[in-house]
Amino acid sequence: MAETRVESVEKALSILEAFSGEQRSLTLTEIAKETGLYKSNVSRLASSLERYGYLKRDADRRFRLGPALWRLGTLYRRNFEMGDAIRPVLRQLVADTGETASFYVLDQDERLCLYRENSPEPVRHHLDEGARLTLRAGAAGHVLAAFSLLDAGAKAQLAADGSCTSAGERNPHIASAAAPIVDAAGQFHGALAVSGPLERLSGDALEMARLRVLLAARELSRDIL
Amino acid sequence: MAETRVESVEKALSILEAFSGEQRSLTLTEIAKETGLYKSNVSRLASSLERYGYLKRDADRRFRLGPALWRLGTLYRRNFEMGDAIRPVLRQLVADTGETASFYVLDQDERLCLYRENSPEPVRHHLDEGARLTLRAGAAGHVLAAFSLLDAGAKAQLAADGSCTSAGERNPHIASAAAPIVDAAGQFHGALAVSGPLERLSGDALEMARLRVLLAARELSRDIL
DNA sequence: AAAGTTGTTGCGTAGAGTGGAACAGATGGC
DNA sequence: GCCATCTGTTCCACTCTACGCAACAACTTT
Repeated sequence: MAETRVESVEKALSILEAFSGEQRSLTLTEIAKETGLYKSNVSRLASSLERYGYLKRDADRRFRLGPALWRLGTLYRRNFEMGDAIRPVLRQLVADTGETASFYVLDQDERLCLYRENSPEPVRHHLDEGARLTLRAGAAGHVLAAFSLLDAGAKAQLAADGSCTSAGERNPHIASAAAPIVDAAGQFHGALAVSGPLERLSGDALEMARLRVLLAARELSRDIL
Repeated sequence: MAETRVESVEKALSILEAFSGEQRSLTLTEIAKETGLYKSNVSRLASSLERYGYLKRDADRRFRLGPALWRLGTLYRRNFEMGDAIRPVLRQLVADTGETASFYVLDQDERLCLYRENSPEPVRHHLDEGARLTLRAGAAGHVLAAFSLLDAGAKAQLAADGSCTSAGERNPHIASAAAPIVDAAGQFHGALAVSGPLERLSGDALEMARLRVLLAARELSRDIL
């Protein structure tokens, strides 16, 4: 594995990461505090980021994320071209289970919700596309962990069932079932998941959801070559 | 204006820009050729980008854009929080005019389609959210140009009409009308536009579209404080 | 095998990037 | 009004990083 790193680049990227928090706009000093860099340094790095549209500066001189990120973000998603294949599957899962269905990919050491179709139920598990969650809890987390880290436990469960379930792990009121998408070439793409309130999704209901997710994932895995 | 730049950062960002072209996956040498950097340099910069999830590497060692871009891209869009305000307006414009309505923002020296609602007509102007177009043509292009560059012509037209129209400029079969969104503080946010096939959108129809866009933009401008 | 690819690594040096302080605008309190 | 305290930018000297290049390694093609 490459151990090479370019420090100034990584510092610049860590500036962008500073916007992952609650704050959607930051002053220069706030960024400096957040990243541990010197103000002067942040100022220089940020102006390079700004030049390329990765940051933009408000009228009140506060920094915000820039439009280039969204432009490249849509390019990233288009790369997959899987949206067209995945959306219908998610919708079908919602129709079959009555719960929310989503598709997660690995992003660093966390998981990123790429696509999501919400349950029609008034009480449902709600989450936005683009949200980032831990790999350490939740069915989809376990599936992704099995492929990213050397998580022996998750691997074992996947080998046995081909899928994972969780109940009240990440959030005490939510249960979920998830299965991996692996193409014919053996390349891992992400995890399909169904999630909903624990009260509806437990016992047989959860097991049924697991089977439905597993089935959908298998079919999807075959379709995408 | 800040003239400071951090070269290695800008080189790294130019690597990401290399994916703006047709290719959605590039080899290291292709990136090197595209950016004019040395292979060894690209290798080091790219591994830093990869470490942060801005690039990812396929099984066949080709580079692709990474999920971090999409994650931050959605954050960027959420920053606006304008989606909630803009989408209904776009839908209303589609209902009123029967044509496609969209919202553009500035991205460097081009315009970026942030939101779009498509016309229900079978023949319509189609374009994806995230697409990037020139500022040099099209009604929305003129509006944005008036605010970004010192485009005297566009500024004059905006001052006179408060809006712009175009017919067959960027694409010979498309006409459009656009107006700026400027908040109470005088901050410019982007351009609202309606566009459709020239055959439907000309003469009185285009003028009516212009008025509708202008009205919608004024209301929206007021709403967003 | 040889002659191309490809991407990675080692190395010495030029010079870019950095820390720190000093400066310059804003803002605000009294 | 004035001083105190924020903000962000600029300057400068030094250090150490990032870079160009070459050599290398791992695969394909001929």
